[in-house]
Amino acid sequence: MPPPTVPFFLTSTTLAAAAAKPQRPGPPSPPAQQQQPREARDGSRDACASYTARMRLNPQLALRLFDHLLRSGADPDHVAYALALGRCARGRDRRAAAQLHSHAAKRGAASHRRVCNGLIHAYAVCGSLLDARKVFDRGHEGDAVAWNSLLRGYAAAGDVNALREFFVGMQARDTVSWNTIIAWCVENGEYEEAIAVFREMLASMECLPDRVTLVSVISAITYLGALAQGLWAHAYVCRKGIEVEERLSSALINMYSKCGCIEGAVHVFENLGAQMNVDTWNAMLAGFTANGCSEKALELFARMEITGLVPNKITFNTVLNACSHGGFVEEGMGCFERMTKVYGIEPDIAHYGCMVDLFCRAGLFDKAEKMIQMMPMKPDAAVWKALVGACKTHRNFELGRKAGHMLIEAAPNDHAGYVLLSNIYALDGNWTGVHKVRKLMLDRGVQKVPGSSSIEIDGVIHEFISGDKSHSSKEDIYEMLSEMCQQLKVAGYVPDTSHVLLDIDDEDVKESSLALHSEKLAIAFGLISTAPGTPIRIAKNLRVCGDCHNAVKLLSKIYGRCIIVRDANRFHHFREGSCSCGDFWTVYSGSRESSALTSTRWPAADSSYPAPVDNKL
DNA sequence: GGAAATTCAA
Repeated sequence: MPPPTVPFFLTSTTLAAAAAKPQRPGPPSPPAQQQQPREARDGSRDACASYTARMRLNPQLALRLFDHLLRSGADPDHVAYALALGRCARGRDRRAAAQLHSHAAKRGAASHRRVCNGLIHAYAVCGSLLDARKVFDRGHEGDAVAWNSLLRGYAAAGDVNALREFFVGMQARDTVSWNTIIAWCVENGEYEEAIAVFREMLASMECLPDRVTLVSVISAITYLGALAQGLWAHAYVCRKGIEVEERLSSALINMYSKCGCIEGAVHVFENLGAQMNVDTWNAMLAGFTANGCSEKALELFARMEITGLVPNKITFNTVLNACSHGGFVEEGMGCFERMTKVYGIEPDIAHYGCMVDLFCRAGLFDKAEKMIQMMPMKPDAAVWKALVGACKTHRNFELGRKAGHMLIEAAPNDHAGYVLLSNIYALDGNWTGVHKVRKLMLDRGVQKVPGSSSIEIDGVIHEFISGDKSHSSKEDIYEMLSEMCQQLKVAGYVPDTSHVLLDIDDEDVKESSLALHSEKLAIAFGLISTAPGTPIRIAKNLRVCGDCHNAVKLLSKIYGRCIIVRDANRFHHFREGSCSCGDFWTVYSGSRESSALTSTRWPAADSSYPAPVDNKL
């Protein structure tokens, strides 16, 4: 292909001057280097080597160093081009890549294998798939890097069919090729597909998975909440001796945390040794927070500070979140201050959001409003959502209405705002308000996401929506469900129909719609499909409603099961009639002691931690 | 021999 005609690179003078060097006549004369005296050639090579060494050490400065290299009068070699192109790829700088292409072509370097690979990669990640393809087509067939770089381009372009076709037609697929596909699946929410591709990878025997493969696969498993598969993946890592460096350990900690198995996360974390960085600590902090172990999170944060590790924005985001979920108002305020004063971290909108949430949950609406006023930026939907949610809990209808309207203005396409606002009106008995909000939602074409819950049985994910009758075992499930309802009534459970915020008077209809919530169906299926005493793990796409929360607490006691529900925000560990969240999200009790979480709730690091088992994926 | 692929947050 003809190289792009951009005449200069970075500073316009350097490339133009370099290209116009008198000792560089056009083809068919031999390359200029061969005409230089030997000493000059050696000097240029040394200078170039010194620059490429610096480019390797400071990849961020690669383009600038390349520029300096040209200014010094030395000739860039293929390594210098490749390193500069690598920087273009990372910075998604297509223009600079095209300039380098043009420059290399003039110097006769554009056909070098490494330069070609650099060009393909840079063009591919910058979205110039056609340019990447052109370089590829006239380049080195069979070079794995070239194939993988182009594959990456197809993945970035998002055309699944083209991606699949290219992948299938690849001459030699290696670990990177498979990793690219698996990562693409995860990025695009195709988690089951990611695991299926991983299985194919193993079956193909073409190459071995590495730690990058496992990070992606474990991430897919995390999204699915599939603990059994997570245990398998962890066992695979151990068995194959795959190095558990910072990223893989974060992924594992995250997997165990998000599968509701905090003991597993702690086990991984405590056995890491030197392979730890801020991200690992953040993952563990987030794990404690999501599982309702706020005190543990704060203890860990204190430990982190003692070890001398410097916390970052994410650390504080997580810690503030822990404070807010645990009702630690004082501690949260202290952390917020330390973040700015000790660590010099400028709070971003997320941190302000956490603080508003912290005050709101504690019912300190004055402080929350003050925080909103002092924010240097415009409050976003999350801030309003925290305020509206708390107003609903604390039945502060006036403020709730105002904040609710702000929320639907800040996020007009999110159904959550409309639902929350209509809930506020409904709790206030203002049905006119409810209808107005519903009409607004309808007029704007905003759809409510249907609630769904899933449960993994023997490695298979079963998903239920409210009132679902599509499952093959539906008779057994509904029989179990009616038994559950009877047992609940015996235990003194009264359906809390205030959670059915429909303008209907018939309590029976309200009751039956509650009884068919997706999590109850999933629990019914879990009870008939697992051995007595086995924990039941449910993943739900929305938040658990207050009625289900009450019902599941009782069910955990009636059936002697630990029921772990992952909802859109956090985990609920139901055990013997109570929940690890301490009902905090529904009714804030105000005092730390009354939180259902005690430090003895979780077993020590490895006492009840299930050792990785080599079951089939 | 290098490059390519990756986690944590309301």
